[in-house]
Amino acid sequence: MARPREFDTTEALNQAMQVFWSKGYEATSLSDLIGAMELSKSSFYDTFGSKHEVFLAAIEHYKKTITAQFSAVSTLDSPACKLIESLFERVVSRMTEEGGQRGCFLNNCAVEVALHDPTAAKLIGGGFAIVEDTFMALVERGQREGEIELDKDPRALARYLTSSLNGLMVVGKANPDPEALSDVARTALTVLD
Amino acid sequence: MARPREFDTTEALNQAMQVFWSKGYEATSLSDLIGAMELSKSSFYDTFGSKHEVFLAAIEHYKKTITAQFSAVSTLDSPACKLIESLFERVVSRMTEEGGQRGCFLNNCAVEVALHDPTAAKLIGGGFAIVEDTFMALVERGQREGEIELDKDPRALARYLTSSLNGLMVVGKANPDPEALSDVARTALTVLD
DNA sequence: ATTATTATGGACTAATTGGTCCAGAATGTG
DNA sequence: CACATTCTGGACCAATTAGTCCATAATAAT
Repeated sequence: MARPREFDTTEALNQAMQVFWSKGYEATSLSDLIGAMELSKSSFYDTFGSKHEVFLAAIEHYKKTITAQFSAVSTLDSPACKLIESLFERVVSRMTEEGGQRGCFLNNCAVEVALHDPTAAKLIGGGFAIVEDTFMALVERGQREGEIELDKDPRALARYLTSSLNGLMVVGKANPDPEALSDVARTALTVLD
Repeated sequence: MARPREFDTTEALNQAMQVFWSKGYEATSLSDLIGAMELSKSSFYDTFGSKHEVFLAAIEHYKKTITAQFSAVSTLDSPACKLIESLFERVVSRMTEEGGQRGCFLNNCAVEVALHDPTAAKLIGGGFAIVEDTFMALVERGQREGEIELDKDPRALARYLTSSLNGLMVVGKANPDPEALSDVARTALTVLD
């Protein structure tokens, strides 16, 4: 019965991440996982150890994907401010489109498990740091480009932008209204002027 | 055996809310609930129907408590801007103090269940609306008091403030650092100037 | 004191949870 | 072909899940 398998660990991890992302940690069952990862229960435990370990690995995996995405965005040669704006616009449109309400995996994890899972909390904190660092680099670039005043603290701005993006996703979950979210994004970005 | 009980439904609901708030919906078991509510399994199902119904009732209960809190704040005769500031400060200090990382119940619910529980999502949306309306009233008052420019849209500002507060709580969960959160709050409030 | 109401503990489901284990089947290598 | 390795299905586990049911016990009303 067992058909030959060329097994791709990171792809399996990616699938696991998708499930955790959509359903949350607690609501994800083992059957959900092995179904999505397309492996047997035995292989699951052999290669990954436990549900919790896969969860942690999924967070790490997510961090890799956003790192890649962000570095792709950062290398574009549009003005930094435009890039920041487009990041916010992207979140607004994703949150309002059909089936886009999953939000951000890190955000979901922070809210659901950070309080009771210190190990996960650390990974999540590291993820937010990636976002923050990306924003900070963009802010500093914006300052060099003369679009952001030099007396503003890049670190504080980066922290603020990270937080704003997360707020956007939380309220978007309860009420994915384009107008409301645009109001938020537009207002949030006025601090850059 | 059955000792006399003068049963307080809203107090039981309050206890249920506390558990859901701390543990989340999925991670809360029936034993958790009947333990906190101090009633028997039979009475639980007799009076409340199901875990899910109690959950919805707990959200409603939470909405009542924040309504009360907000109306208390709003009636203070400090300048509106100061009141908004103090709301943010309160969140920052609560998120950074020992055991204060539960965040906001609505926020937690929005992230954990809104996507898969439309009924809850509606209640949560209503909760955010309460917050938003409070902020809008404060903004308009700030405009009458001359502290907020009249050309600013109170609705947009209110939406923005609601979202900001939620963002603050999400990043605070992963990294409850007073400095970082103060940076966020301070920066967020500059839009009022 | 008798009745009606209310609440209770605990027995009982049926399903599902995360997790272990192993005999056997498929595979790659000699 | 034979061997070692890898993977798998499925049996099995103990614990827990949400939820039902009922005989009994405590109370309140008459």
